[in-house]
Order: sequence, then C-alpha cells, then structure tokens
Amino acid sequence: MSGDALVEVLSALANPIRLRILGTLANGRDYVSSLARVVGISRPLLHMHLQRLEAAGLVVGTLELSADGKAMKFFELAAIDLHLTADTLAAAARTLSSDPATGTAGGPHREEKQ
Amino acid sequence: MSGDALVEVLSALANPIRLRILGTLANGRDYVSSLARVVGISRPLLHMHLQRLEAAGLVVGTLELSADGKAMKFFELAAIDLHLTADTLAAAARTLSSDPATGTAGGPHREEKQ
DNA sequence: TTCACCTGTAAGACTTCTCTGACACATGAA
DNA sequence: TTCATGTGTCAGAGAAGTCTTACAGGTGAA
Repeated sequence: MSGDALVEVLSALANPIRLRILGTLANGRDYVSSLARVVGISRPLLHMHLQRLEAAGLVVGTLELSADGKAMKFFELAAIDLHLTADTLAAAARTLSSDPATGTAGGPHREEKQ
Repeated sequence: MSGDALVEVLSALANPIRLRILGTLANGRDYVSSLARVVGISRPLLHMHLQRLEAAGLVVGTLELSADGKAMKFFELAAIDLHLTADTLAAAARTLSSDPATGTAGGPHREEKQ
C-alpha cells in the first residue's frame, strides 16, 4: 500500500464514531438507517462517515431492493489486515507523494522550479 | 490498548509529515533542528508534530547536553507494533469512552442529564 | 391523501488541525 | 559584541473536519 493510501486509511480509522461503525458492521452487514439507530447518530452524519470509510476501502456499500420494493443501501466490512511497525511505516513514508523538502506537491505532471 | 488510545495513535499516524518524521527516525535518533532540516519543514512546525507523536507514545524525546555545552533534544522511535484487523478494531471500539447512543462524553465524573 | 419507512444532498455553524512569522533564551566561537 | 548554533512558545490565518438542520426524492400500506 502506498504512503498516500495509508494516510487515507489511518485518518479514516482515527475517529471514535467511525471505529464504532466498523465495530457494529463486524457483527454483520446493515443498511444506513438501521445503522444510524444502532450507532446513535443522525443519518446525514452517518452518511458522511460512511463515505469516508468507503473512500478508504474499509467498507463496501451495495444498493439493494427489499422485499417490499424499498431501495436500501447495505454496508459491510472490507477485508482489513494492517500490520504497522517501524519498518512498514518507514517504507510507506518513502512512497509519499508530497515532499516538503523539495516542494513536490504530489499532483501529476508537476513542473520543477528552476 | 483502549479505543481512545488507539484513536490517538491512529490520528498521530494519519499525517504525511508525521509519517515522514517516523521514517527518518527509523534510520536513527536525531535532534530537533537537524530533523527539521532533513524533513524539510520549519522548526516550530516540527515541534508541534513531535509533540503529537510523543503524546501518542510513538517517539521518545530526551534532553541532552552536547560536547560543547549546548542543550539538544534527541528523539527516537518508540516500539511500534500494531496489528489492525476487523476483530482488533471491533474490540477497540467496545472500549471507547464516548458513546453517541447514550450521550456519554467520556470525561470523568460526568453527571447524567435528568 | 397521509403516514411510515427508505434514499441522498446542500447550507451553515462550529471546532480542530496545520502552518508561518515573530519572540525570548541559552551556549561557544570569531 | 556579534554571529551561528541550539532550545521553546505564542498569536493569527487559513484549511480541513465535524455536526445539525432542512430540503428533495422514492416505495408500500392505511
């Protein structure tokens, strides 16, 4: 995993509500409104946190139709297996796109300053 | 590790500069001013990031006197070994102090609303 | 129609994080 | 003294994250 991707995953995990969402989904998949009630937060707020978790690849959402025809979006845990040590962190740091020392911003096709 | 401590560690790790600081310290201990030059950021900024890393227990700082009598603060990596899986994350989530469902804020001696 | 459930999103307020620039203090060497 | 090195800290600006409220749309059942 690249350093940039690792930062995104770690910042997605570094939040009590999102950790609680993952802990709830560890018991099984659930749809948005139900999950909001279980976790105890508003649905728009949960929606924002789920977006963050999905962008980091920690959960996977699937839009399905229930038996009575209602559209329901189910979320489930993605496979998570991160081993963080000094070595793995250092290796990830070497692949970071942003570089304060040279001013590399990380975007594609960047021109170097003369 | 408690859920609260895990969130602190993860949020400390979830930053490109702090990841780069850890990657640099993986090569050996260094003092603040030198580290700032290597990483390529200002000393006050590095100071802030080191505070964050030290608070999370990821680095250890030691104030020492150099041969010519100058006070120098050396930092080195702490032992880091975090294994993140669905199970370990769920276990950490269960020990979180804040609880949106019941309104528990997490502070000590908190009075419940009547 | 009206209600209860489901979905998504946008605006604004508020808080936290990040970063720069300036300050104060110490030492040894020229 | 002046310069170069080291330490720490503060104030403010700007960016990013967090959360609430309000709106929009959909279905099936009473």
